[in-house]
Amino acid sequence: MKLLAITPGHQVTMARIAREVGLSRQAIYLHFSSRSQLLDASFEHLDETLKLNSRMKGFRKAKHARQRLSRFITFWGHYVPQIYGVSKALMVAQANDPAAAKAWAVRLSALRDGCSSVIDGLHAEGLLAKGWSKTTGTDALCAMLSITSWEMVCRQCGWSEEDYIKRLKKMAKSTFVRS
Amino acid sequence: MKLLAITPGHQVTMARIAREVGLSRQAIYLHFSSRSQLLDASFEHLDETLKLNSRMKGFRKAKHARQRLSRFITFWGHYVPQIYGVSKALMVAQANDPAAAKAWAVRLSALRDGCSSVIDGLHAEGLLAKGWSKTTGTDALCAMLSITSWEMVCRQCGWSEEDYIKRLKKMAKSTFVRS
DNA sequence: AACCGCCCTTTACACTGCGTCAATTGACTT
DNA sequence: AAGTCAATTGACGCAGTGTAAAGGGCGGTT
Repeated sequence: MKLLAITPGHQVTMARIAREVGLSRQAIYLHFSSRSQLLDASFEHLDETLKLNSRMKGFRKAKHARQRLSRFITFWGHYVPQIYGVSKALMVAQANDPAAAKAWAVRLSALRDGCSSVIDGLHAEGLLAKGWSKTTGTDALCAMLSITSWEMVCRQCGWSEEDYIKRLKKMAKSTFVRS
Repeated sequence: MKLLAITPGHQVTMARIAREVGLSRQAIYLHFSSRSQLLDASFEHLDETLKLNSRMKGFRKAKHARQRLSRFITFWGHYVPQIYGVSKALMVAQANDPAAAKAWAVRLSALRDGCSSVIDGLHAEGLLAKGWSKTTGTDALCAMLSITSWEMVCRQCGWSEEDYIKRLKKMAKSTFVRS
């Protein structure tokens, strides 16, 4: 994860990981059955050390849908930078490796759950903007919050964490909350 | 391109291309110096056969910024599905290969040009929504229209071409056009 | 003290994919 | 007849993943 934080993506090979950790390459395979599995396990471990579940509670407790939307994006904006390295590696690996694709799909569906909880809430309170259904709204919010989009604005365009949170809230509100 | 249309991404190897085209793998290297260069050339060729430039004219001629936004998204929504195969391959290759990364960056900056032309127009007419500058607005519109987002909603969520165009117009308008 | 299991090591190999090289063929041109 | 050009075959080097075999320390058990 240390390596992935510096150079996210494909450059982090099994050999480099082994060297970094002071073991032989083969020793890594005694602990992880494959590179994808290692990435997956790293992700899980990261979620644990970041106390993902307890951080999600604040968002789930929100009373109003608008508050839930806001809190979800705040959470997400702080979360993504921390998982970005591993996430990116998994995302790239996914193109070749079915196992990585599956692990990635699980992550995506977790994001989708968050999005649909927000959109469903808006819908229940009659606040979902015209033209969106629960499904299509969730689709669109997912796309808005995708890691790739985050990467583009934060890593390539130079938005700060706070910029991202502020602007994505604005985007999401103006798009999904009935005015 | 035929192969890439069916299975976008990394699965299209030089060997498969050669087999498909009825040549030896080595013959391909007599025409293209590397895989990235082949992908880049395919992209360029695709743009030519799709008459990219003439299709862009309609958008550039738009009189009002709102019309320009609308036409740009219409164009984009019809364009992406056609370039998706090659695009995806370039996107994936980009992670490993600096040459592919450069070709990809060129494509991205073309998208950015379109976006900034739209956002600058809105700004000039005083129609850019509060909270967005020319730069940050362009950043955000780029992210909204990114191929990855398109992939998510159209390939994974099942939006049709028309759905995409309609909904992205809605998103972009509500986000960037002052109400 | 001898033994066992555990973790790890070294070395080697198979496989895939990219890119390169050399020698050769076959057709068309001059 | 010579030359040129596209393409072929077959081999190689390289990086990266994953597998396999044989052996070395080391701590704990009997």
